[in-house]
Amino acid sequence: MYEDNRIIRNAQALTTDFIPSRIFSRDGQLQAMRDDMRPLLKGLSPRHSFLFGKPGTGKTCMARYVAEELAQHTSSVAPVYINCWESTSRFKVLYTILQRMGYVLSVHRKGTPTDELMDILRKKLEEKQAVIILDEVDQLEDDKILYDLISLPKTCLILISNNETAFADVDQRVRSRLAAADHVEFPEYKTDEIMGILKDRIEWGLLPAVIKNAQVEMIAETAGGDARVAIDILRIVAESAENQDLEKIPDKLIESSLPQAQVARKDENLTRLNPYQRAIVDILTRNGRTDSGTLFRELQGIARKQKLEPIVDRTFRKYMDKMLRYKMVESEGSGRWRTYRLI
DNA sequence: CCTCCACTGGAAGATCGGGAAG
DNA sequence: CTTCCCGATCTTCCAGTGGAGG
Repeated sequence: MYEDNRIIRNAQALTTDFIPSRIFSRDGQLQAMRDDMRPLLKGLSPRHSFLFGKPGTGKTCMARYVAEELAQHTSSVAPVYINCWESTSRFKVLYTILQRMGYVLSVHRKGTPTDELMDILRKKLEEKQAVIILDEVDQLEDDKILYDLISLPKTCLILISNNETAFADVDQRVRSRLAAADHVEFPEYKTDEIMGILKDRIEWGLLPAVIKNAQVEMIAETAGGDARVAIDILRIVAESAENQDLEKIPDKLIESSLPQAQVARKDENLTRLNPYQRAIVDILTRNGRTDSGTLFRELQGIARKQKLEPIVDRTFRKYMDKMLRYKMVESEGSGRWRTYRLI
């Protein structure tokens, strides 16, 4: 298929969505999660699990890996992956779950009440059990969905978050049930562990002998314990070497790809913003730390100049909330002395 | 001590776009 | 076609917060 490729064999293996054929340096976590899900094989209720740890520590990868593994053992279990970043509402989460379980919703896309989706899901689960992965679960805007899902029979939930205290302010009933879930911690990778992961990806994704061991080590060191960053750098390096028709990866390409990997991340974030939020980013770039009142007044000024409809102050605060959740902006202080600043 | 000020954020209502029902 | 209903988003309303300044 890629006869003329000199560097890349399988581009998919160089992405962070790729589910590898084996998991590195995570034996304890792997065993724990297999044990949690095992009851599903006998049609019993499994134990839910909660995975936490910094970005790029293998949480998502592990969850998808064990879910797929189980699905290969038995056809009665469906693996369902949901990113709560993309599906923040109760409706969207249910809609996406049903879609992933193969329920065709083309008949009524909209105008379907959420409770009805819940009923459909319950019926679906009578035929087939599910492992539902809720990634970035702290991004959910409506935690009622957690209550809905956690009380489903014969369903295994895998919840993923960057911080262990993601459920500090959810409903008491949900919290007590979550306390019983298996808390699985993912510590940061060490450089040699990152190297193990990279070498695996290289074996699948690249043609033989295009990258040197010392170069892999260089990438692993710059990644700072974040496997996601390491894989991003590897992909960008490989892609640009391929585009330049090189046969091997030169050292200087690795150095120059580092900032590129960071910019790619930032752009990804900007596309999620509306014109007002982009204007807010502009103001914060110009002003640095800014208090809420000033920020709002400047925003109204810019909106007028750009012929955008003026927005009401409450809407502005909602936008700021979102940007805080996206971790693009951080706030300091409280009440009327609160200030915002770009991260 | 009390009241004012500037901002916060929950709750309810209005509006929009789109599909379904009649 | 019109009417109705849905979720999503924005607006309106308003009680709450806590330092400033009398």
